[in-house]
Amino acid sequence: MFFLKDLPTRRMIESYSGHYDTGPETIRDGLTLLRRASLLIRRLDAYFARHGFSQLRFLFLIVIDREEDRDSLTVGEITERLDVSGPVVARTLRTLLDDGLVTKVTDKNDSRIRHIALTPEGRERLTTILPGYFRIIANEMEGEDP
Amino acid sequence: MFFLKDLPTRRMIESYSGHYDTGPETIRDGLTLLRRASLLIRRLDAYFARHGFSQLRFLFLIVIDREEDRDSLTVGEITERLDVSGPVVARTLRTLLDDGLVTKVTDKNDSRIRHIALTPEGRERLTTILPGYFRIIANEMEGEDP
DNA sequence: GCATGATACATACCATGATAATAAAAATGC
DNA sequence: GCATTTTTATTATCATGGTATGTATCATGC
Repeated sequence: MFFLKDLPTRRMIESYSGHYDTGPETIRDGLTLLRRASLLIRRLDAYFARHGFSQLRFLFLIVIDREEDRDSLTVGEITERLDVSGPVVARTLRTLLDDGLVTKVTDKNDSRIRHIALTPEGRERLTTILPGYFRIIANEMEGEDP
Repeated sequence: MFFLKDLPTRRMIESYSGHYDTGPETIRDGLTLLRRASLLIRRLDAYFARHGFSQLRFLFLIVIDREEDRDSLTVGEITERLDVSGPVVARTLRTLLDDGLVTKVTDKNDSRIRHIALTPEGRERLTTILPGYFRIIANEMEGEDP
């Protein structure tokens, strides 16, 4: 997250970066990107929270659901697709299991491996939440406040 | 933060959002924005961590430093300028005080109010860290990986 | 001029990101 | 074919975001 409510003015950036070779506009564009994305993430997080969910729980379900030809992923595969650490995946998995949104099955040949699949409830939850998720993103990209 | 390493394909987004009025390109642009900003934030956080700092500590110092005509801000004014909750500002203030980067002075007329100012060390720390900060942003905006 | 409410800041605790260390199973090598 | 290394997943602990609550001080109204 980027926490600055008011971005620095061009002049202010110049006074900071003046001695370096990077143009103030480039810096300002970067800060604008950070700020825009942070606000969007805030909105998305608030939306998920209203549904007793979180961005990570949502994406966890998505990566399983979007996999073609298969209806499950291993914990390691989920970790590969999500940009979070293994322990966070393990903990998120636990909460999703507790809520009955996914199932965990140990592999027959290699008992280190766990196959994670969506339950019908998990899939339903996903389809419930998706439209609002897309709407928030679309609103933001169209410059409107939802 | 946005955690998806590989953004969904256009087709995949369509399959999810097909029934709504938002175009898949708009959604994809939004996801791209989120992903780009998240990667940049990761780089910045790693940079700050290498300097025993954090994005928030840095911005905390910045908002004091950039204030014109004054060399201090109250805790409330800092909270207004940063998009974080009061308690987080209070805790960050404590760590900055412990590190000797800011001073805290109770107001003469209203003893609820604390005036926070940079110490010379705080200002020096800021000037040490700033160039690398701008460089990371500039690199990212120019599409280069640092 | 004292009770009541508002304001400024801090504390207590929860949620969720990280890294380091661990446990269990499989693969490897002599 | 057993010791060692690698792989998979988890547990333990820390850092830092949040909300709810608490404390001290100031402002207000009767």
